[in-house]
Amino acid sequence: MQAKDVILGLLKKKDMSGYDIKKRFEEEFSFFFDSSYGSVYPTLKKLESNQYIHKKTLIQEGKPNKHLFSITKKGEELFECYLESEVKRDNIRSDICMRLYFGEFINKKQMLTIIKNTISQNEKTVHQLEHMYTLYGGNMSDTQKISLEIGIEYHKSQLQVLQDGIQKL
Amino acid sequence: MQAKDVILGLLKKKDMSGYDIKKRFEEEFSFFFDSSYGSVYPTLKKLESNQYIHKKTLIQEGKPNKHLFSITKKGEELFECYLESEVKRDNIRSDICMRLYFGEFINKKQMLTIIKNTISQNEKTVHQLEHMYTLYGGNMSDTQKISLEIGIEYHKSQLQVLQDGIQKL
DNA sequence: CTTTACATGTAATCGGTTACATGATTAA
DNA sequence: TTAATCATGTAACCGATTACATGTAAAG
Repeated sequence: MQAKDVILGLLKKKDMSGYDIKKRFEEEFSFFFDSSYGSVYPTLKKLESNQYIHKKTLIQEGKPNKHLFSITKKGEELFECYLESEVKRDNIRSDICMRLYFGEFINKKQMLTIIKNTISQNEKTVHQLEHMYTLYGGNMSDTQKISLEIGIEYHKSQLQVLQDGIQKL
Repeated sequence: MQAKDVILGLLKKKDMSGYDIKKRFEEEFSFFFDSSYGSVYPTLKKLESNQYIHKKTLIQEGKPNKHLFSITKKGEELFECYLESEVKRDNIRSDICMRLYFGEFINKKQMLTIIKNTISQNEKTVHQLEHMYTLYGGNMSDTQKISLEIGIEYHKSQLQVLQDGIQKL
């Protein structure tokens, strides 16, 4: 799964601009995917130059023109290839787990600070994701809800482990 | 958090070879970090050429010589820099969540197969991690245990959501 | 008056993957 | 006899990040 696959999938649902796409990454996708503008725009450019997507320009005043991209038949075929590929296992890089693993090299006070910060960040994320669930849940498909639930439960479980763990230190 | 940080941390605990390090990534680190040989060996080479680590060669018969690396003072300072850097939030790329999100483009039967496969993979991983916990738990620090618990609970929670979810489809 | 949102993009760099190349030993 | 374990490494490529560059409009 890489940026082009996600972008193609989004465009299959609806025409979007690079800016729109990046916003989606920060919202619905925040749990399982992210990518910067420096990845989104070049990816769109490459997809367009290979006719996987097509660009329409909306002239705007006071703002840069908006480039709306739509998926082509060729693009849908490429997305189909992704869907038929084998499902890769989750790829996780957890800096907090790394700090915990090398905890012996950090003094206890600092460790507690790190854990507490992570806890409050996790709390924020859980609230955000739950908010999304109540807001958009009605318009989401069953499987979309499952993906969101995975995100919520991930952060909740991490929160729980950290809260329990901090007691024992 | 990148390969060089993890490697430095491991070498701070104990002298190791590239092969040993990669094995660690597949065991204790499997939940929160992974990296291929094509990353480990070049990273070691770069660290050595900058005097962050030092190489000793163990002559072996019937096998390639083993290169044991140890961390230098300069290397410990570099690792210290990492430990003082701000903790980054977890970086996750979840292909299964992506499939769920774009579930409307997959037929139901295939979707069920995907979910069931993920469930059984998760079960395997939970068993493995729990096995590690019983085996090495005694020799692990409190914070190391927490990091392992985060991994276990992550996979358990995903498992749970998928099992519940599959009922509703 | 400052920040956030809107909106696009490039250049330099980097970190990492994949595939390749080699080969003995041991366990199933 | 086949697969797994031990053990090292390189070359080509790629996907992505960071920092840069620009600018208006609306909201607080």
